[in-house]
Amino acid sequence: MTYDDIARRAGVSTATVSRVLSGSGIVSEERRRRVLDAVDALSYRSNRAAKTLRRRRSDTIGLIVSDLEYPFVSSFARAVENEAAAQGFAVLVCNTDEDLERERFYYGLMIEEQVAGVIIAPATEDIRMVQPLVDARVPIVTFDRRFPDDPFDSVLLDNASATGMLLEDLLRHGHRQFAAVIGTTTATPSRERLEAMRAVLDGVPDATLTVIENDLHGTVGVDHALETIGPAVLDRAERMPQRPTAFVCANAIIVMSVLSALGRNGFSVPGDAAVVGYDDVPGFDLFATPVTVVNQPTAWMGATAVARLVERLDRPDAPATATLAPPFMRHRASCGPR
Amino acid sequence: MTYDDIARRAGVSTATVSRVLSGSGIVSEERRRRVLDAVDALSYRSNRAAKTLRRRRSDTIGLIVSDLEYPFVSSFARAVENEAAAQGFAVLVCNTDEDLERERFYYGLMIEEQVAGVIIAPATEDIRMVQPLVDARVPIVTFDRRFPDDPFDSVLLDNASATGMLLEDLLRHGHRQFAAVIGTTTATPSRERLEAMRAVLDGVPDATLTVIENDLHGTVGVDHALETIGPAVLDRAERMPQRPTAFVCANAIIVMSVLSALGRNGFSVPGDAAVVGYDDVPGFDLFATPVTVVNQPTAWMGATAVARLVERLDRPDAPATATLAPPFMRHRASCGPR
DNA sequence: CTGAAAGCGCTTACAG
DNA sequence: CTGAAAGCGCTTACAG
Repeated sequence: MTYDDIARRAGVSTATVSRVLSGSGIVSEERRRRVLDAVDALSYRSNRAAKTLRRRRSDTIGLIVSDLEYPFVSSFARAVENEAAAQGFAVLVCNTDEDLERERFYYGLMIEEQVAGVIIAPATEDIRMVQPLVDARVPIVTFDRRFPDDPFDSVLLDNASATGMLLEDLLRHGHRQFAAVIGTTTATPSRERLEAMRAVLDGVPDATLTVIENDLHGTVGVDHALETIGPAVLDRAERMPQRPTAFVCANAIIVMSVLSALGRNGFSVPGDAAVVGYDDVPGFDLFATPVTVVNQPTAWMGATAVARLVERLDRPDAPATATLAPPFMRHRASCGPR
Repeated sequence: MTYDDIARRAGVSTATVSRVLSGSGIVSEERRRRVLDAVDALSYRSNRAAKTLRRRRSDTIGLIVSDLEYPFVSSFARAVENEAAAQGFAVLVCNTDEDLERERFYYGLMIEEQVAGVIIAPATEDIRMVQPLVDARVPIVTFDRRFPDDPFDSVLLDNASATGMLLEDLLRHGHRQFAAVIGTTTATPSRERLEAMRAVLDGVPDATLTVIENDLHGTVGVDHALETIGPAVLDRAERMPQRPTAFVCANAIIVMSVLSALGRNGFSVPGDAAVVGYDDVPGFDLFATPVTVVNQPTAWMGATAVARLVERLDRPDAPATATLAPPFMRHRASCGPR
């Protein structure tokens, strides 16, 4: 079944078939009917590859994420897929595990697929990584991460507010020795949150802040992170002159890993130390110590990222937009009282 | 940059370029070199749409899931993407929310995309749903679900063993009144697990089993399920002649929803009732009552599904394989003692 | 408003 | 082992 078949049956040219089916160009009502009837009668299915080849652009968008297994990511991905489908796009998902080589590979793939655009959470803030996409004029929307000076549309958490909310809660409960437990330092959230923490704590005379990094580049999956981060964090904490009384964790997996290590070592939460984090997860309210977190509106962020991309298709040269998503607190028990 | 450019620069025909780059056909070592050099020099990128159009088959596979936000699903999806990439395929994800209309729509999309194959968890066991895919000769691998008589390659949990493990634990702890809390009844896991429960409990004289369904067709997301299932379950349980002492939940979200409702209504677990389920989730060991579950080897299942699909491409007419994944228990506190 | 025809970038018989 | 050429199924100037 091709346009030829439809054209023959409807007694029109393939150009007319194309005009009707693509909704472009003007066609007389009568011919339109005949075409549509033929399409039905033949139960025609379009050939997307042919369309893509001819239009030099597919109706697919690429979603390149660090790890689909992280709750924040899968929830975001779900929203992206949903909104993309509503807008007539299919979505290609790619998982990089924060591995720059894989990221580079996927950028190449996006070009070969001639995707309409990409939604990415780049593992580094070095913009040279995405130069191939820029050269190929592939529209880019970043989420969770951004590049210096916001050259592309971006959708990310208002990290400063989120951090402020967390620290306010912790400070109110009397905490002064903080440990920031983060993953990949080259990415935006770690940087912004650290900056925000420093800014807030600069105004608190007796406050201390220690940064505990966990380089997870190329690491495989949630389970590994769960097992290794907590022990590494405790190990670091032991060696510190002043033991931290509050662990601020960059994501839900880190929260769990730290809670678990603390528990195994006989520490109680929040008695011996508070543990709070970014990203809520189903079940945090059912923990032995329910976990206090700031959450991101992931579904809204996913839908917004697609919306920005679609707007971009219409107006390639409009100035880039930077959308900050509002965080919201989940006050639970893990932040104190001390 | 097209084959024409490469051919011109290398002083060969486009046919030769194709033979070199696709790895098919025999080409003299010298010409091969020249082609490869030209490819490098021009930093050529292939056009996948052109390949697809010509070969009538893309290097993409479709992954159609019920809800990417469910931990089992996102973990499976991650493994699929990973293995697919290793085998040279990109993956198109589609989220159906168990909505048959969306499922049908995506099947059509798969045909239009001329995907190399699909990995699906069909929402119903009615095989007529996938007839379009069959007619279009799109290879199918089902996961989590299957069709009667296993007409396609399938990868799913050994539901009978898994159920047996759960019941054995519960029976050992003295439970006799069981409630099975399930979602969509038309899908495989519910059916198989119920059958297995009945088979086991038939041999236990004083055992009773009540089935509590929660039709989530077309329901939006994890949050909604979390809020509504637990209360509905308690409501049902109240009206039963004999209150169940053990809730066997079909997935991790149902477990959480039931635990949460129980807690809000002043029931203790496992004191007043045991709550166990299928699928482990990071954090279940940190719950106020750590949750006993049978888990599925999701990463292995995802990789296996892709492997089956790739094998199928080579041998379209080989008999269908039915792969049962081995469940493994996570013995924790929520199953008893009573 | 409509159609004939070129062309998007590949692959693959076919002939040599 | 190699190349000329047809063709995959669409879209889009172009001419009318």
